[in-house]
Amino acid sequence: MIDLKLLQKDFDVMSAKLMRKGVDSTLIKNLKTKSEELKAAKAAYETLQADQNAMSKEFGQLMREKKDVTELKAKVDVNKINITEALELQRVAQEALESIAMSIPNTPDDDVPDGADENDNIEIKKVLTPREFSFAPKEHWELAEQNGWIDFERGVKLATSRFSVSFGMGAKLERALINFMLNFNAKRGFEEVSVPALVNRTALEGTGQLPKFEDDLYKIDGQELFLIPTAEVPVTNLYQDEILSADALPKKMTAYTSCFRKEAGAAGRDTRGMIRQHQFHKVELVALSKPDESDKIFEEMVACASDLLTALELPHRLVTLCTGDLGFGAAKTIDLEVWLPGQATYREISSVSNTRDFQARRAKIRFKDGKENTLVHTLNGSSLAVGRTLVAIMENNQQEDGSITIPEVLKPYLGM
RNA sequence: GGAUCUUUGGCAGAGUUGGUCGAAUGCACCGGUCUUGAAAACCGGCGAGGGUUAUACCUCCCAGAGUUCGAAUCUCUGAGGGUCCA
Repeated sequence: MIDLKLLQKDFDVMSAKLMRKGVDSTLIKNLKTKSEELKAAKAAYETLQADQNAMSKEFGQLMREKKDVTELKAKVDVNKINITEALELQRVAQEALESIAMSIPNTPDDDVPDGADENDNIEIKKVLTPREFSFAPKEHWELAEQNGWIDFERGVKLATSRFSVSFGMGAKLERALINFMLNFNAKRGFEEVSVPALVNRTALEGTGQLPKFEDDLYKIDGQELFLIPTAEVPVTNLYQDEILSADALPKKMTAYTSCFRKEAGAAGRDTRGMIRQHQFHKVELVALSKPDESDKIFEEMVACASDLLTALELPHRLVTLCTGDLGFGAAKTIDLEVWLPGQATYREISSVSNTRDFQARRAKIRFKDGKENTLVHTLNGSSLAVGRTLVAIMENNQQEDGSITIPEVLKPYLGM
């Protein structure tokens, strides 16, 4: 949720920022109008309510003195009707405002490059040089099948398309990667947490998946529960509607969960292999920080994910997302893209975002800033998507005969 | 599944013959006095959101609906927790 007070105060600045992210200017104008209308409706209601309270007090006084109240009661009855009307007006204004406000994305940071889509993202740097192959490298699904690591057909049999099953070393590697990542993150000061894979509507509204992206979520029939699309949701909402003490910050957490996405808009994309699955494993980084620390934490999180890839000997690059590619809640995002020799391209494997106070405002996560209660900044980043990491290991570490070498750092986790 | 009780501020815990209650008290916390310093003691402050230059004022005592001039207090529904029965 954007800061509506700020919108009223610095309308031109705010709307310029929102327009960089492609928000329609009339919508922004409308938001401001609605916000002012609500304020007026509230003021009107509160005045009437104050009268009502005063008269009720007087009423009690008269009763105690055993005086006549019929005249006062008549006055109060009239006022009551007005209150009902005023309250209804306020409710309507409130609803109108919320339906717009909840669908407005976060404002991008000033240093985020302008752009329409992923083609306008800007590369920051490359890490590690892709290896030279003396043969034509295969794509991961071929390797996965040849080694018997991943079975795509049986995943479809059990569920539907975009589900897969891992066997043997494939399954072990997943487990090894999860443990390796969690331990790696712990050394960087991220506390491990284990959270529910189902969350309620409030949690999803807190982090911004709802109300706008309900179609992308799996919902449990008959209950207001959803399968999490990312651990960001339960972990960030851990402190929803709380006021933290200043010395509890920054809160740095890491969690492993399965993630579930309908991939509603992704028909025809990455249909082969395990780049885009309905269910996948992910280790996530989440941080809550004071506003003036969030840039620093952001860098730490990017470094953490990048160093993880380096430790796994995987060539990758860092990319700043342009305004057009930026997610709904993000003020700034850096993607990490891993080199896939089979496709001869870099593919997203991690995404680190600073949402500033956008999520915190929705989720009401504050901290005691001296005497004031101030919204925290929330940050999240994958570290990493496990399936895609496995894909990267297969493609980068393949030998001519199709066998795959295991990264040194993982061997202890495999009993090797 | 049936019966019954319960749900208050960071925690504990008053307040339920409806009348001003955002709510006693204790602990915790913050500031001060005292002390070389700390502890103790004493003094003061101390829920949240909105609103205001600042007051005023409005809202919130699990959630929602209702009764009433007025509800933390009464009624109904739902959710969480406890106890008993099956």
